[in-house]
Amino acid sequence: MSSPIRVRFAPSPTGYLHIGGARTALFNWLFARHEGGKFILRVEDTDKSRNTAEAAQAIYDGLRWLGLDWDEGPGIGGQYGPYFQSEREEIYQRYLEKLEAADRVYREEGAVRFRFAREKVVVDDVICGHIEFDMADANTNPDMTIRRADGSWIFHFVNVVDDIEMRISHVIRGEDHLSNTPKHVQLYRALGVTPPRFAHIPLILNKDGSKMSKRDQGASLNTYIDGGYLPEAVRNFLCLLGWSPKDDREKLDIAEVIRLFDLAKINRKNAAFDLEKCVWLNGEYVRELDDDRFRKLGIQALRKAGIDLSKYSERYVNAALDTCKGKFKIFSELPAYGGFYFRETFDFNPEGAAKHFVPENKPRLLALRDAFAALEDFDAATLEATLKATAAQLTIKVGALVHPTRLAVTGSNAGPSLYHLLEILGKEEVLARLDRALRCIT
RNA sequence: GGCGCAUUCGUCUAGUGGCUAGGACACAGCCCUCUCAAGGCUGGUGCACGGGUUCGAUCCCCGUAUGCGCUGCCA
Repeated sequence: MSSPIRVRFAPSPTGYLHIGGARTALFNWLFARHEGGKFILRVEDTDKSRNTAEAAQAIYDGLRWLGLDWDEGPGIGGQYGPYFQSEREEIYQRYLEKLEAADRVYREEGAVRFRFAREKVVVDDVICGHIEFDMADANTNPDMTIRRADGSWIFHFVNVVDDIEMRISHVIRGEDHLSNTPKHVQLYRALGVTPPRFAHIPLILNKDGSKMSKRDQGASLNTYIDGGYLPEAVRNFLCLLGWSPKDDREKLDIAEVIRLFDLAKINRKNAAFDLEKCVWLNGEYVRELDDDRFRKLGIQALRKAGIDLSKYSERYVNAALDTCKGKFKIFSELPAYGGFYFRETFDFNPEGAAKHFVPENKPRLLALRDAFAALEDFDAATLEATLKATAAQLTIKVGALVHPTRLAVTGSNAGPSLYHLLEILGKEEVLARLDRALRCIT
């Protein structure tokens, strides 16, 4: 016995998948999964001049990346297809005839217009509650065009027709459509169909409260896909924009979100997208990644940054990556953090060099270099003991030796555990790097 | 302009007709420590404003302001 709950995500393929669209899809998906209903993907490609196949592909890729699988739609099929509006011409034609038969349309300059009933329309929104729209005045609510003079269809009409044909039970969409809803309700009525339930979710804004549009930082899901974010982290973050489990939990397993999800409990307030918090959450997930996946994503990020890993053994790469785990939040930070493992030469951090590559440190580093050179075993424990012993001999603090050494072998003031990184680099390479640094100190 | 929706720390949020209004991110300080990160501790900032209703309002009602949306032969 399957649930009669059917929801859909109906994007127009005009670009990439917008973060707001992704969240709309997510909420639809969560509702369907919570209710045991169906989640349908429908492509609203009525505007031929603006729609592209690449854009449609970007939508599929984005949804799949987020783990939002659809039960009916492109690539899947289903008994209510086709799932592209461009292929549903006859259906729209048929519905237009129904409106004509009911004497609810007329032509004007070649376009087809739908005549509104001049009355009050009530929308009982699952999220926004009871709202009344007075459509009595034709001046403020002029009749709406449903088909252009060139024969192409307007969104309002095909959207409603498809929702009817596809047996959509709940229309969950962005709040920007709230004001369009009474128009849609009028279409349902004119077609003799009971409207579905509506649920308008708040919009996503920029951090400063302005509307997030195409150009804004973080507006495209690609920012996260390409930027080294984990899909489960981004998805988790999106869940928390307008919805919450009502306790203090933030890092939530998707199964738990599905279990708790309740449409009626979605906030009515627009939410600003806080990229920093998204990064933080991502870091929480990265820290808990299993080694295999961490290494795989790490290698991917390094390659993407143009680092050639082919000359390093798998063992070396894995060991190097393992010292970076838990140290960064998004994978795009990795090349800067651990790239030194895979570069023979690099610049020294200027502030660090000014501070640590001073004349008095030259003999100290030299002493350490010689101590290292004399070592048989080049493991972290021995290196630590050796460095500490050297510091004691020189009657300086351990830090006074650690910092210049780190700078010398990594070029940076911050990085993985020094002793472990030295072990992985190996004696020969460490000595070479120390020598190179020593030459830079006058 | 008209219509609609909204308003709890900078941001995401919890919350109730009577609480020191809670948590998280970010920020600051301290601890830990080979750096960074993590972790621990501490700190500051919030119920938009004005009227009501009420013994008492952040919470209920009405205004105002502000923000957002719709007002297309865009979606």
